[in-house]
Amino acid sequence: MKYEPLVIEEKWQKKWEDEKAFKVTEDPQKKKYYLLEMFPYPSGKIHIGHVRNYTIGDVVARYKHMKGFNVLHPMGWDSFGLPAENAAIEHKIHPAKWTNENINHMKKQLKRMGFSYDWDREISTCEPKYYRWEQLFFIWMYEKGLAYKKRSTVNFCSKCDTVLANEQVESGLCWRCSTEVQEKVLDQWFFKITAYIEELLEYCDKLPGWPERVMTMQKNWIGKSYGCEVDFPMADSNGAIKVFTTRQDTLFGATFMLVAAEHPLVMQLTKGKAIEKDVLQFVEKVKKQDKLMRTSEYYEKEGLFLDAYCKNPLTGQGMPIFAANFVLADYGTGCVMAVPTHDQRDFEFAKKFNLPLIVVIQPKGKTLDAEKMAEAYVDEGILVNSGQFDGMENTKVLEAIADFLETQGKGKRTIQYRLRDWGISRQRYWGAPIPMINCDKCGIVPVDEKDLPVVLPENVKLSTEGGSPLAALKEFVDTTCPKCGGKAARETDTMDTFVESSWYFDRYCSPDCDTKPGLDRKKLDYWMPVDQYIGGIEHAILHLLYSRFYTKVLRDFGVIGVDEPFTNLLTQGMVCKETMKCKEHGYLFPEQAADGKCHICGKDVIIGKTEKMSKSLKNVIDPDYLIKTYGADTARIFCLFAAPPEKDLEWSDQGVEGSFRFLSRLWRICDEYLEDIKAVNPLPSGVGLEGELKGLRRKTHQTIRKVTIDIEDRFHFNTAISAVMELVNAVYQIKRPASDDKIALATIREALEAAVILLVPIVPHITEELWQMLGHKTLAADISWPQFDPAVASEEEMTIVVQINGKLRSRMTVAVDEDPEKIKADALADEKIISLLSGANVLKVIYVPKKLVNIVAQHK
RNA sequence: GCCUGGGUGGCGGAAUUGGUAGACGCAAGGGACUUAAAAUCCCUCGGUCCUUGAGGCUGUGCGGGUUCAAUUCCCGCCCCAGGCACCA
Repeated sequence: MKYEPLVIEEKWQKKWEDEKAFKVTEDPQKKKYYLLEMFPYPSGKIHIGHVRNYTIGDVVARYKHMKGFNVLHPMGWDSFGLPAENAAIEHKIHPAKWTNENINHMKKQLKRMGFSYDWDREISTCEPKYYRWEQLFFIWMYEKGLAYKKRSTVNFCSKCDTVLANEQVESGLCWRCSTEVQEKVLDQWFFKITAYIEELLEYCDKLPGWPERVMTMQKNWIGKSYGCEVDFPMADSNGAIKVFTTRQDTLFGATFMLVAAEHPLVMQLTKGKAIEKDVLQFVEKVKKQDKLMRTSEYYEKEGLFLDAYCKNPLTGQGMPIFAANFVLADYGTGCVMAVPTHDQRDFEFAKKFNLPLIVVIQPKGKTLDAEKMAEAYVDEGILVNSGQFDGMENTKVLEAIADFLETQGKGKRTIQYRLRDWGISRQRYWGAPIPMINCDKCGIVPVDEKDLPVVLPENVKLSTEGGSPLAALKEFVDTTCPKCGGKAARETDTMDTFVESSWYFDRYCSPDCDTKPGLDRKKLDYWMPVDQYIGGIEHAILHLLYSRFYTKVLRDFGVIGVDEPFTNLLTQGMVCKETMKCKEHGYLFPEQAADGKCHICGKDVIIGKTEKMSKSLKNVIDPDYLIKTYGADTARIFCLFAAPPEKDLEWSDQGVEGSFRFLSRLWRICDEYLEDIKAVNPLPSGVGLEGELKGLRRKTHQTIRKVTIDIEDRFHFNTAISAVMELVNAVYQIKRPASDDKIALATIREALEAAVILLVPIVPHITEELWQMLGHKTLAADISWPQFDPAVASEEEMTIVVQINGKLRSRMTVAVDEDPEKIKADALADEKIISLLSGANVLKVIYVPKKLVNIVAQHK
């Protein structure tokens, strides 16, 4: 019988589905394990990145299931978002219809991969029964001051006609459509993530199951810094300019003041002055400059003198005030004291405008001359020109100067964060409506809880014109005020889709709960937190930080009992493939470049760089094609075998072929032995084996040990698969025993069954079929993970390497329990060693147990 | 520029705590089977040198260091990838 994946795979998928093999409910008797993969946006088709992500998760879920855990492994859809709206505009299809058709198709594809989801828990975030609770949480957040509205400068994409969060701008362009981002002032809803900033930071050190790298990124994103707020009094009026600095040690060297061009102070200072017009022009110009460009290293540093002075609070020296393009208005106070001698930007600026330089930090053993400096001195040193602080080390004087400023009333210690509140307003249609009402009389009023959900209306006009489609819909906007009963208007902004993905993992625990607050505390207490979360590294900051914040908010509402949502996090690498290009026809899909020729013109195809698979580069592999040609099991095992999960995976067609070959090889050896081993009994426990059979049995138990460790401790599926490959190779090496040699056949059966069981989480279909062929009646998916016998797995002999001065010179085989002194003596008595040591003094003999003997010798 | 990863054969990767570098797979070469091909099974496979051996030398981005012993630890440098915020 041949291995025909297409026949067996769908058969078993149906069986799992009919038997609801992966349905779970709370069971206090069993230990729970919540395994979650990041849910997909229903874009239309699954891609290889999904296949990889979900295969990794499925292996862990199935493994834990076999280990006896009560495994929650859900799947759903992050189904609000801009692409649906764009599709609606382009193809005149309603976002809901487009989304649901995509969901149906992708669900079929996921089922065809054989993933062990409990589909009864499927959720789709665009359904009112999901987002109604999000609206309820919004109202609660509003009542607690955690959701608030503020007028703010925002990034605006004219194409999407929508606001982008600062972090959603990629190199000055809209992260979705790459249109250049403009600035615009709007009233926006914000979540006060900064209210939890200290806790979010503190827990960065309390999540040992997260990759160090991700925690570092989040810490940097939060960006806590300690410094001082210093008052620089105006030279010829009352008042002062407040500045935040972490470098108060350089305060005596501050010779001029920089203010962000868009800072209100700029126009205040120049009001009525001759230069007012020029300044206004400069400010307008800077506003148009791209934010990212403006602050980049190489961008021209521009500034304009504002015809105003302040005073250095410590020296009393006058400091000219400039508006500058490279100072950010929304970090710190928007004003920066410039120390040209010890900050490169300030140095360049000072040179350009011929401003004074005062050295205040001297490197040890050297004297800096301000006149001759070619660049700022930014390293550590000793203070000079700094009054009573002269002679102190700059790193140690920070506290002293802070104290001095505080006692003098010239400044105070402050902590500054980089993280800003989360802007969640979107002027889009396909999102969860914000449940607020604007009343002329009462102002902003939340919708009554009993009136939730505020359902997204279906009859909207979507066009390229943009604007908020909801705002144009009179029957949606017109409402009555819940407070006074008068005429009022609904909020027409919808929520950022990151809000839905900030609590979907909670909803999976009670997906059908329809009583307030939509989350069943008892069920949540059983399942939460997520034991293992798996997804792409691209979500290292935003999604993960927002989810952490939202969890803490829900905790404080008493909805949930955990501080953090995800105990362990695995960030997988990207899937990459070489790009192919035709000189004339640009990027080509793999099937358009078969045989290395362009399918249109027949010219030679140019093989380009290997890059992340993407539609625009056309270097994509269609999972459907893979499944049709090789089956889901091959697709799964290849994704796992090609690289460890956290690394990028480079696609290789030949590698896929090799994975298929291995599965066929496993199938064939089982098939060949089937008749002979079908009826043999398992090996009796005390039976003594000799020779190659003994070796095979040892290999079997060693393989169980290795695969268990590789999956459990490291998620290194590639080495686990290698180990099973070795076991299968070992069975091929065994001389075929006679049909009545029950002991030999039982040994072979044990080896083959071990190979099959160990592969169940990885390639569930073929193993299910083989398991049945071997005469078992229960589902392979439900059997217990095998145990290994340490006595059987242990080696009797070991190879000891003999080195002279660290160089490999000989090997010897000794019993594992051999006396160390005897091993050393044997090494020195080795024929080769004797000849190599002739005429040398042996200084030392080092024995590393079970590994090697190193003889340290010196020639006379 | 800063932060975070990384650099091992023709290729993907392995070596878990400083102890035999290159497991496993791909590609390549050879053999068996076959009328032939495919498939399958078996063998070889870092480089180099010679005296062809159970051989010598060399080899984990480069240069140093620590150590009996370094892919692994330390210092300096080069290159690649991802992230970013000139953060005062």
